[in-house]
Amino acid sequence: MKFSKTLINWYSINKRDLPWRKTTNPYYIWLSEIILQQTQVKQGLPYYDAFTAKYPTVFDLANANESAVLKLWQGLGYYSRARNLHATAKHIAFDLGGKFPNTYKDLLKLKGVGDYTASAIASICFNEVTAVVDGNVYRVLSRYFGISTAINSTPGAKEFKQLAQKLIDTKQPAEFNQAIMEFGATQCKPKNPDCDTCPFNSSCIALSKNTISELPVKIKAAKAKKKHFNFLVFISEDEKTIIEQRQGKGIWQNLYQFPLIETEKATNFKSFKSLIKDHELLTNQDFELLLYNKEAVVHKLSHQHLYTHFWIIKVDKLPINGINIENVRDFPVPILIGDFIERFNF
DNA sequence: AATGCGGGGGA
DNA sequence: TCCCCAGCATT
Repeated sequence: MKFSKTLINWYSINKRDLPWRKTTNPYYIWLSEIILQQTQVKQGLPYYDAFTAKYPTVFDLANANESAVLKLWQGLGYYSRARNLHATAKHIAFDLGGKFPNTYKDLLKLKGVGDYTASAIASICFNEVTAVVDGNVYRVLSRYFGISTAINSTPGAKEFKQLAQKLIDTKQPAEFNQAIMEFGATQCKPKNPDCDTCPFNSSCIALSKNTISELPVKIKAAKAKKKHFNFLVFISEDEKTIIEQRQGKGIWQNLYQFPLIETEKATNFKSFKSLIKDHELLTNQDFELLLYNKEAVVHKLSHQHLYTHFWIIKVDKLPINGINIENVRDFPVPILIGDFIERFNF
């Protein structure tokens, strides 16, 4: 039987019941696709529910402040997705009159929408015959056809896109695209795929050659760098603290945090106390210093391992306008800070 | 072509 | 530990 027929038949029997499968409204499909970038369904699902509940239309999302959007996104990671989501909502609502682009080519112009997402929306919402290639598709095709081209290389991206485009069912592009991703997610899994019950187990090249565990081939990423973060948790007599919005390029852009001092190495109490003695936020006043966590809290990101200490600094008065400590939970913060706020319980 | 960007979960 | 996840933007 044809690859696409077998696949779509498998999908009709095995597909999960997911909320974004009950609609072809491009706003909801777009929202789900952005949330699901580099994110498992299980992790993204509650965020999809929260966003559709709070922002039922693209106009609701467009009219929100960026901080409110980031707050709802808090904990999901890759925060540029949230910033681009909000910017694109404004573009669609205010420049395009709320009308979603309806071709692969035009969708690709949107901020935060690349080849995968443009293909997903174009096929699911508008029946355009354009194949999606995500991590699932790479895995399924590399195994079934025994392809060892690195999936995270330029030749690999091109080869797999062409192959997927050749295989897609031109009469049912939406079904095909969702089927191949679902198949990769639940049957042809990264570890311990269920080959015994697989409808392709008589024709899968990797299974016949016993190379399932070697495919897909991926060029290894560089190891994460270690960094040492020291957060200054000010507490004044009138129960205020200081948080700042992160600026610039790096991690957690536009999220909030306690004032940060990054050091080359881990510091001890004594040397840190002398280090901050002349800090601008202390303005030469007396302060009481307490180290909240003796053991560093290690927060692991894809490319950085953060060794973190929270320093409690009690002062009479803040030199700038702080925020009342009971309001600290209102701001979007990285999960590292959010966990501290919960545990510390101001 | 290479790098940066989160956080959670599986083995 | 290491790998992966309905990838994208920047350099």
